[in-house]
Amino acid sequence: MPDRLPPLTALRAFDAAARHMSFAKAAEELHVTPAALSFQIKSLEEHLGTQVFRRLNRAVELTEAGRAMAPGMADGFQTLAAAWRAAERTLDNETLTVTAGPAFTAKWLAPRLYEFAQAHPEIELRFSATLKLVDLTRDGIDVAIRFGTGTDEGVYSYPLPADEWVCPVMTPEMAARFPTPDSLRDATLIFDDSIAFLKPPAGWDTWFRMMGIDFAPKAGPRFSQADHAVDAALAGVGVALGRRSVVIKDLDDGRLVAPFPNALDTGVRFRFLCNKGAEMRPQIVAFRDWILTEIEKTTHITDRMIRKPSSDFQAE
Amino acid sequence: MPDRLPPLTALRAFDAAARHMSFAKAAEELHVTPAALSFQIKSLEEHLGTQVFRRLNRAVELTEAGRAMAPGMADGFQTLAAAWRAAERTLDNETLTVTAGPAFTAKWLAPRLYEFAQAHPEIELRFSATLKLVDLTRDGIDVAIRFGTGTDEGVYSYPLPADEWVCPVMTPEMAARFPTPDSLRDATLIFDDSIAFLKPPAGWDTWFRMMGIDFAPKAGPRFSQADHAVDAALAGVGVALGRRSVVIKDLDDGRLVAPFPNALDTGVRFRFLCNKGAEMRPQIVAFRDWILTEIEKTTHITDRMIRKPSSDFQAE
DNA sequence: TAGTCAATTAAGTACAACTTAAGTGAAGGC
DNA sequence: GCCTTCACTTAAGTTGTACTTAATTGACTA
Repeated sequence: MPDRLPPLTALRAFDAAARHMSFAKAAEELHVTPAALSFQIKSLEEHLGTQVFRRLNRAVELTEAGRAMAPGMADGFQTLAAAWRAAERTLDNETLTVTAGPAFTAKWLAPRLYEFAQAHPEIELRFSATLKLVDLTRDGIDVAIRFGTGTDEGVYSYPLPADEWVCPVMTPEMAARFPTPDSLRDATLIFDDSIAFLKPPAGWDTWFRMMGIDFAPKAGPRFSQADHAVDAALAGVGVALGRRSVVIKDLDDGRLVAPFPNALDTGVRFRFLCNKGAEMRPQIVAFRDWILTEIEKTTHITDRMIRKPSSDFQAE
Repeated sequence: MPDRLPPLTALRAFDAAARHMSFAKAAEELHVTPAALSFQIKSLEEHLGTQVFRRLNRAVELTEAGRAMAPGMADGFQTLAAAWRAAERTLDNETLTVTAGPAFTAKWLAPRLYEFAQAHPEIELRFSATLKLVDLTRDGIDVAIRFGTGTDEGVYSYPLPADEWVCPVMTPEMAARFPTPDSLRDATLIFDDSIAFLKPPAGWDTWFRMMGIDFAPKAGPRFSQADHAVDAALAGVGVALGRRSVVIKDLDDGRLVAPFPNALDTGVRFRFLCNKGAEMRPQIVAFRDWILTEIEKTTHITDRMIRKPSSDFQAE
């Protein structure tokens, strides 16, 4: 199909020249002489039948035709370069780039990093803590840990065997002051917007409704990221409604306690995502198996929880 | 920056081979011999340091490295080809590709096409009736007529001087049967979901509220496209709440009438969009000027309307 | 007016990319 | 079991693109 394309080297020369708005700089980037670059542009212009650069005194500027193709050329070559890097990455079995949300990165991955490094000293882990991600290949990501229901088409998707419940968590000192669920009416409640925006929502309102307590708290510190809410609870500010993935490590270590075993199951799960065909790469297998092992280590905490779906306790 | 890229011809050979999953077919596409293509792939594999195709009996299949880069290569070359076509289009001052929504295309553009062709016989108009559009360059579009507030970054955007009001329209026969706004309680009302989904909504409820009539109609034929609702009204089915752009031609020609001059101004406008720098291309100038002239021709209809913002009549 | 900078042109060269032609190995028909 | 066919590979040789150096233009600048 792409038959009518002019010589690709000419396109690359144009791309570089358009990005730098200078033939000399473009020639430098491509490691050729300005003369060679001048020829390439000329050849491109002959193919197109019109000029793509207007030559000024000591500068160049794009013509309309040049402006029309410059963004697409830049985009196209970037895409090719990303694809090439993706191929190169498949040869590298010693690094693994993982992306996850800020909360999961801070509270689940980071505290366990040392253990992974010990188990797999040959693998260098890199992190990219962001929720925005459109394309694994394009962004140079090997593995993404994602929440909820994204579009999994074309990627390998493995749901992690861990239901993401939420339940009240606090420091042991705080737990002594609030012995019953009902006593939480008098506690400082910490709000985590990241769970309030779930569908169905699983916030304090829902939790109290499950407990049969007529209480709809409003006031209290609010955080947009789950890990910040938990950090506040760790600091003794109050009681947070903690998501399993975010609090499980602190519960395991005893820094936080969950005195009331009633938990709301949010119904969403984390999924382990990687490019199709990459799921058998050694470091990706190692990383997935390690995550599964780590989840397994904390099942004793989850098992004593009484979990009920948050969808059962929605205000009508 | 893109310095480490292997020879581009090798990448193009790989792209063709990966798309066809056959060296022979790829060679045919690129008009070279299979031998040449084989060399290109081999060269690519030497650059990468590993195979990208696994050679089977009488077929080839992608290796993991090949799978990793194939989608990106296909995407990248498509983008380059689109950019090149965009540059070629700037040379063509005899065709003009326009996209607009289905309703605007059917009820505004199409009935006036003959006039444009007469005024500009040298310009060949092409249409693409769709609401989905992400990239003018990529989709080969010169001009887009768009509704509401899209992201206009990087494109030339000209708001059309025509406020998009809605008011009840019907055939003249129907108008004789329903002489007052209040009598519309007994009429068959046609619902157009495309205006009901505006923010703020401008449906029958809102119109009756503006008229001070306590009536919230529910039953009646529903259409998802504005032009279908108007077609129903034209067929004598009932009374439609017609958008200016969709009904103005039929009002002008007398096929429809708007007996009640009270119109809801939706607050949104159509915008005329084209790539930056393309706004001075002759056929784009001609098209824009023609649209403005056509709008001017129907101002006498709009001027006798009593227009009030739909936002003033929202249920609280 | 000379000096500098950026792009162009001219002339020549080298190597990438292509050709034809022969070769390999496996599937499939008979 | 043998021969044909098909798809890719390899070898050897040719072509032409893409590059080089070196000289030229043309305009801003000191």
